Amino acid sequence: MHSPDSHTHLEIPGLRMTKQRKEVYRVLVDGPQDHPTAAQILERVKCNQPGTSLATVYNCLEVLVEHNAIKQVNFDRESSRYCPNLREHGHFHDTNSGQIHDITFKPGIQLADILELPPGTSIEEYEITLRGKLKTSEQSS
Amino acid sequence: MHSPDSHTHLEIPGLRMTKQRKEVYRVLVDGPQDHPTAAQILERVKCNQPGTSLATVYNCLEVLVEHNAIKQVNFDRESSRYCPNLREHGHFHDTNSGQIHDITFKPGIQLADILELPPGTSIEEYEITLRGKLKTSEQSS
DNA sequence: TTGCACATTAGAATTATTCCAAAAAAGACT
DNA sequence: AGTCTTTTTTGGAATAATTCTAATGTGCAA
Repeated sequence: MHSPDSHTHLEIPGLRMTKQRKEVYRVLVDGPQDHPTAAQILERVKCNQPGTSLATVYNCLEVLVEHNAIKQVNFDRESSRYCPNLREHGHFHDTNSGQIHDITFKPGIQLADILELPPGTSIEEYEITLRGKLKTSEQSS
Repeated sequence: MHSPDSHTHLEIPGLRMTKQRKEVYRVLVDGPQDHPTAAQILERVKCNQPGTSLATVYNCLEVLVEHNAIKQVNFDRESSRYCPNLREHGHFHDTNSGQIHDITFKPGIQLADILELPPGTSIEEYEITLRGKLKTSEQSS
């Protein structure tokens, strides 16, 4: 028995786990949580599955997203990034370091509570992305 | 005398208003508020300024965004859209009608109040986009 | 084992956008 | 107006990310 949101056994209900799919998923789940792009994922996948193609990485990412196993994250028109964090969250892009941080709502906050939504709205998905700078201790000039 | 946030005279401080820039801006400000793409803007601009090129529309949009006269809006990896609404707001994409609606925060809500931000974060910009369906009265099956 | 549906692949195609170099326009100053 | 300089515009080429295509591979099931 494991926690309900863990897929660390690398199985996804209803999806045939080929070696490529498994490896793409593995790279996201237990590789660095740095929101890699398809091209970066390909590099990582190649360590264990050399010969994998970029097209396959895109294919795998597509089915994984469709099966709600991972999320696709977009910053402006940059290359899409992918993340295995399935909890509701947004992203903060620190333009100092280039790093992307997951951002959660404060406890008890619901998106619908804070937005002026037209009556009869049903939200299927949302994306919250922030851009700014994280002030580090060594901020001098 | 007019309201402080109106630029309906089609002047933007610090920006030379060529006929193309003026027309691109005008199309956004007093054309339909449907968040058009660059290609759609070009079509509209051509009514008054035929011969305008897509490259110019992109150029104009770029300087307008830089001068904070309009905002660029991205939905996933779709073509960028542009909107003249400078108030803080997000966007709701109704997948029934294809329409995009501006969404504001409920009064008094600040983004920083509701998100668990790392200490020392300064937000420079953010984007909130929702996707879902707006239930209309003629929803049957 | 053979058949079949699904996956993967390399490379071509597509799409949105940016780049480029040349022509045109806008000021500024006589 | 006439000339000079700088900024804009333009069409087309270039780029980047992603998707498509057609051929090949793989693995389960009968």
